[in-house]
Amino acid sequence: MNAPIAPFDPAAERPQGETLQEWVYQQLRQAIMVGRFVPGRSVTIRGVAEMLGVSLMPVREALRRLVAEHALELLANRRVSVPQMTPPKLDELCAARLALEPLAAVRALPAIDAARLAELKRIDAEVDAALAASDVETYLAKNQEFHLTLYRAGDSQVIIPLIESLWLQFGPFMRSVLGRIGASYVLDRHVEAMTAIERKDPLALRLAIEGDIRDGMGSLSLEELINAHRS
Amino acid sequence: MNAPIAPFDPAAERPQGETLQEWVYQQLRQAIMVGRFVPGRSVTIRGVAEMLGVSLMPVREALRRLVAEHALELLANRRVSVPQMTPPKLDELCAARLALEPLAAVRALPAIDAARLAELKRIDAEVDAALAASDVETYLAKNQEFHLTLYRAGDSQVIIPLIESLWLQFGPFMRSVLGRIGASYVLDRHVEAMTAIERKDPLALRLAIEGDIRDGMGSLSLEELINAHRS
DNA sequence: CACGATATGATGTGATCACAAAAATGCCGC
DNA sequence: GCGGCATTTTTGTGATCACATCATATCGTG
Repeated sequence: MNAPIAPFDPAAERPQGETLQEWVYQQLRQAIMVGRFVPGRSVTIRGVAEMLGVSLMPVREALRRLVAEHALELLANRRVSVPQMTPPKLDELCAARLALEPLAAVRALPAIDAARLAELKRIDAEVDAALAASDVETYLAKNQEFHLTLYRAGDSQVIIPLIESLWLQFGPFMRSVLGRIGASYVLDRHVEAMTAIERKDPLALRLAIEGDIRDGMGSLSLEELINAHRS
Repeated sequence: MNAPIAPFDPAAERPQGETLQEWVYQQLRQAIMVGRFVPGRSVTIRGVAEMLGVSLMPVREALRRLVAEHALELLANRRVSVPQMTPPKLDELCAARLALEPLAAVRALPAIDAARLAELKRIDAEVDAALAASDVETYLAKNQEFHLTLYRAGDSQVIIPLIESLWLQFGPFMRSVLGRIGASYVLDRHVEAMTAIERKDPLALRLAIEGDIRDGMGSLSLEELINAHRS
């Protein structure tokens, strides 16, 4: 009756030295980020444990961690499920991203040397390639990698985790929307950001990141509205 | 050799219907917030379980949740310990608070009616009373209650948890500093915030909250500098 | 006396089990 | 045929145990 799709990579090898729980956490996290869990459906400990071939213990802790990071939600029934996106929540996520990500970018700016800039350019090329190939999944992965590589340059111990929590929340929604409308209309402001970095211009970098977020989230909000009208 | 102090309330009753793990979480959270764990010392599962009179299971999950919320940190040894405050971390916490809390306040502003304003005034009076009595612990609790009551008015599902994570990180440090220098020099801008609320003036509210954060964190940074010079 | 190897204890991780509550299922009466 | 109730199954929570690993203490040797 259950199991409409297999949410996990079948060829997922576990690096040794890593705890089993950490591996389960990473598997679940990735599955959530690419939207392999349908919102509203409850995720059971035993179900995940069986699918991954592990015991209940690591799954329990991984699920609880994801709940603490707001990637999953804990219902009053004590069941965990994939949270559904709502317009006010999307609005909040947008506002929070606009508050934190430009801040992280500007704080990281002084720490970006030539090597890091080259890495950013390499990742951005992969983003463009994924867009050209209409490969939604790698586009999302590489886009996230671009942002987080930029922010991580200034080694923030506080702000980065907050941003990661935000991406974990809106990631699956973005994935599902892009999966429907395609990645054709997606434009980013990564080159704008990189020229700002080259000029060491904090304000321009801030504006580029703000624009990038606004563009992306704006199209999502639009899609959300369209979807609301259809139903 | 261990157990210099008892970190928990001896008279802590557990409300029924609540899971044991949730109770342990609350106990640990409160103990951390009032600085009853010394930073750098490792918190062991069995130790906490013994002190609270529960088995290992609920403690494991509570600790893991607190680690996910960055109230505790997970060392490479797989031991959890109370993180120590560092100047760059404090700087980041200040920046993140300045980015998120005024945003939350302004977003909550339209939802603050007369009843909520009265509640804020009541809490602020308790803050002042605690300050007058030099009662650091209740001052911190009531100050936090004031801020969170304000922010929670607009029912943010996203931003509030981020702010709570921040308070959980700098709370114990603030506690330890105020415990040393006393609460005599503490001034807040709560009345400024409340007049801004009465006037429905978003900009004034933003400035009041920013000022409140800056004043508080500024004195902490100063103390941090003094402390660094001493050692 | 200092340094290092070994042994002992402590600790985290993972597995299995027992139990209570909730959900799903089936059944009977209307 | 359908709704309400009892039974069965599923599920989360908590407890206990086994094992590998790490820290500490102890002891031997240079």
